[in-house]
Amino acid sequence: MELELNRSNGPFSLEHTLDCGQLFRWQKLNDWWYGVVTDRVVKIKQNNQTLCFQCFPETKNHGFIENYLRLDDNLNSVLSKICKDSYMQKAVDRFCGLRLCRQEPWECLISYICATYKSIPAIKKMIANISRCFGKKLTFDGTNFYTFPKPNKLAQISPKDLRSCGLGFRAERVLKTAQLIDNGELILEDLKHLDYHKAKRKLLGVPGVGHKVADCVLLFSLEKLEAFPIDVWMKRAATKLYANHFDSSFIQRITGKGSLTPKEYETVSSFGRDYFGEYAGYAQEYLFHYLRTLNQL
DNA sequence: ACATCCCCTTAGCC
DNA sequence: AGGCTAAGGGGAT
Repeated sequence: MELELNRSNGPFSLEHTLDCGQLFRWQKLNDWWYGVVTDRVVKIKQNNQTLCFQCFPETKNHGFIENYLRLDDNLNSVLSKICKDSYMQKAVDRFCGLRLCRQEPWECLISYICATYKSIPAIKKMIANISRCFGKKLTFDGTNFYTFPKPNKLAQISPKDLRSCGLGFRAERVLKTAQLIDNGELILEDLKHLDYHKAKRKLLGVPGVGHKVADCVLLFSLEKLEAFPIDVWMKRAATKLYANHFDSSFIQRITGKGSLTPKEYETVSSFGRDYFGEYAGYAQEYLFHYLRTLNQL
């Protein structure tokens, strides 16, 4: 299937979008990107303004790809709002066309609980292990792919079996969260209809979810584009690039030490929201990817 | 080879 | 309340 990109919605780069660290399920084989999105394998390639893709099993939902890749966002408008300084400008120039994706909330939540204190390659491995062990196999183009298991499936697994996927102490948190979602105690879709702060408050009650994980889930799967997740890279951005936006005593206090207290986290994160505006989450992702691949700072 | 540090942090204890 | 620390293990240097 072919899809012509709508130029008036601004640039799009499949490579930067799939490889910027927001997603853990994509791999490049030969010339194509393969990923599992909810219940299907997606094979996709970009030729300038054309996206060639195939889904397995096929879907009748013609908007599936546009929706997942947020092709409906007017990226020119987003970029014009977040380009506040030369750092952002560099990041945007370097990774022009990077877009956020609309992830499936359940998989997104579990993925970022697993992401706690882990590197991206390790996170990918954990998610792949969970899917291979407990998901549904889909064979496509001679390769085996696995869907991410549903809450009712994950909720029944023993902590020991989850740990064997390389989750370590995250296993119990994932398990409790799966049970809570399976019970219907929390309905992730409902959070889309709450404002950012109320939705975040609810997520903070979920095992394994602190401020950082909550902001990632809100940004990547619950339509809260003002969410501004603060990880080690964004902390570095705050202390090295944006120090003049904070008290020097604050910068001194958070420089060098490991994790931020909830209050410190909120100080840095709300700076991002205020400074970059309603699309702060886009700014975060550009900066994050830029700094992470810069290999310095 | 080998050590050391880092990793898209959270929870529990004081 | 806020500061300290433990918690898998792999990947990078």
